[in-house]
Amino acid sequence: MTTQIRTKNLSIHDVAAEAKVSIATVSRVINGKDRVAPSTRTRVEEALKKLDFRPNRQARSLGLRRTNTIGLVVPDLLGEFFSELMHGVDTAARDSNMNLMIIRAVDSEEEEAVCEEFLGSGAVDGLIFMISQLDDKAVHELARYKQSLLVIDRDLADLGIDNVLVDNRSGGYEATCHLIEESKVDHLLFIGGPEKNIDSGDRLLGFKDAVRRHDMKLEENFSFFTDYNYDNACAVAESIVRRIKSSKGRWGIVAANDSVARGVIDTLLDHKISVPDKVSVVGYDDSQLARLTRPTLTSVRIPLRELGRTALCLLRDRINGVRLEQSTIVFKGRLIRRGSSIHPGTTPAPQHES
Amino acid sequence: MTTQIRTKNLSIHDVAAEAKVSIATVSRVINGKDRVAPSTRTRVEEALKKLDFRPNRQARSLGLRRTNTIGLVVPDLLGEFFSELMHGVDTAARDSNMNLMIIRAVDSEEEEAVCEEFLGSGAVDGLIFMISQLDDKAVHELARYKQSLLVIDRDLADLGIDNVLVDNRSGGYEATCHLIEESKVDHLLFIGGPEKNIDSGDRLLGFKDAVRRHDMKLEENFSFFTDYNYDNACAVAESIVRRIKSSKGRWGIVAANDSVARGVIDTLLDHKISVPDKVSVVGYDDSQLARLTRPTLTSVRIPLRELGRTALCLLRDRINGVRLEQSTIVFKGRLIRRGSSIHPGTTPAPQHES
DNA sequence: TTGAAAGCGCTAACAG
DNA sequence: CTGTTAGCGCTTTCAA
Repeated sequence: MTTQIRTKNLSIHDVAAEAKVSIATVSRVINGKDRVAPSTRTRVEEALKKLDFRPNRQARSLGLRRTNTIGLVVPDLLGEFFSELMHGVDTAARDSNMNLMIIRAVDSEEEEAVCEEFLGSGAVDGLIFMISQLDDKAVHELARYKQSLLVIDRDLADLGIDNVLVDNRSGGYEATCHLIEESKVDHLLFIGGPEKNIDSGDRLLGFKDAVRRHDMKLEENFSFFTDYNYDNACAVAESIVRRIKSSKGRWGIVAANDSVARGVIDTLLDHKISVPDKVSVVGYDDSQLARLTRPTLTSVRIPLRELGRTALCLLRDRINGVRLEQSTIVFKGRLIRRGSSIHPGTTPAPQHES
Repeated sequence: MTTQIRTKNLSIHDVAAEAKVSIATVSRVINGKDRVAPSTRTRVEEALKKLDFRPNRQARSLGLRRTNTIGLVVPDLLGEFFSELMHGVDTAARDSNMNLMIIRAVDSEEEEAVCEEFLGSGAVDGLIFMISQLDDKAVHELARYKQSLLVIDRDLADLGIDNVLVDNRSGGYEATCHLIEESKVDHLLFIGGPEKNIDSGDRLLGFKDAVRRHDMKLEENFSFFTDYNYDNACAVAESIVRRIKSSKGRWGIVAANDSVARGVIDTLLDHKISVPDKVSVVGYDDSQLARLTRPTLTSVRIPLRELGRTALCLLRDRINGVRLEQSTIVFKGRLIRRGSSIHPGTTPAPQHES
């Protein structure tokens, strides 16, 4: 690895020489804060322009103890979910003139290391964790960085860490109420994500809230777990086809996310079970899949971009000392009604069950 | 904006004091390059551990004139396309111990500014442009940064700038040949992206190559432009429904990307035109949409992650002076056969045209 | 093998 | 209003 020889860079000294002032003055006009006589200012500005000077970031950061960049810690770069979230964060960062660093960390250990490394070395001013897998021990370890940390989708208020949350319980509740009240289903099923996934668990709570609220009773064997993915969902759906076919009345299924919903729907359709007539399905996340497939998918939309924006703004303010105490903001999902469930806008399709 | 008071950070001096050596020695053991007596080394290492010391990045960068981070310039963070590409770049970056900065730039002007700002200020060691909209003027302007620039999907070899390309022409050719040879279509249509889009244009060239090669002749009005999106594609498809319905024989459609293909297919199905029997459709990009919708979509897969990896490695080597001359790597797409086109694996479905 | 000291390029007191 | 100067924290000659 040869070290590169950079073309000799300009420094503030060159500008100072050109404008016949001291470097302090140059610094002043660059930063625009201190007062400089109009005439000298002009001279410096001309020199700046003439030399096409651009102050060195590292040097500035070193002096200011501030990098103006924040790190985005994600377990994965793939998927609409992160794209949307990142987009939101990026938009806000751009508005605030901050830079974003992407940092992938796949487990608690890596996340902790990232924290130490990036915050400890002053590489970034703050870190946003999207969906953190941090275990409890690590979390406590990191509480000392609380002034420069923000965690999305995990409540760490106790530790004084800022967070931006999603109300999954109310989302699950909404989805289920919709199936009961509008789709008028008689039976309800919940096909969740991994068994221990908190998001999925909260949605299930909401599901149960709704069932209870409407004085329905839970089916036997009403909930299933998946890996949040299509194929897995198809398998689960396969296992309930017979139950549905041999039943009377309508069914409603609340799915962990849109891929799962899709898998369920495709499987049902393969078995000539009509969606939404025999079975109404609600997905979660309102992803592209929900809009671009047939039947279009009723889904709970999480305002991910807003979440991202908010996360950045919150962190920025905390870092800047604009706000000193911990703060938590909770976002609610919104149900987007589409073709996979019966509702006031659905044209009831002919039942073509065999 | 209050300036934050950081808890006083450790510096190399503290470690030096602790280990009773000079800061130079500490620096040496941290970097592991120079030789240090085993006993002192141990002492320093202990001090390092005891204090849990982490060298300041800005200071190091300032001295080394090297940040170890590279910037990823994208027009947009949304969409599978960029996710996949970024994922590839990130994987390679991680393997090379480099950090990634996300930089959004929406047009030529912004891209140019980014270049000046990030490269000029030494904020990053290099920049990867993904799909650059740089106009010719800007491109020439930036040629002076060629040692630290890599552009994906745009041939800038003339200027000495590294690039990683996708062979869209061969992709279009493959897709079209597939329709002709395997799906045995009689008529061919090309539904491209925006009229001036080069990728789309190249695919069209490949399309024509294939038509010529098979001694077919181009239909009248065989090519259409879209905005690369679903709704737009639906509109275009609407406009050709009648032509298809009133025709004899099979049709083959090469679409600009999967969303377009999807729009076309859904529209055709709405009009009870069978896909793939009456019309075989091939998409482009092999996105999630292609796999998770019915009929599944035959599509040209671009090895985006590989592209990303390669881009980073190339740039890294150029920056490190491992390689001095310009270099270009071209990737080819691969056709993934699925349900939207007839091929050896398709079970011919019953024709249910009205 | 180790240390002293001179930067790297910029900011910010402190004087004037 | 402007200049001098002392850092910021690390790397790297150059001597010892």
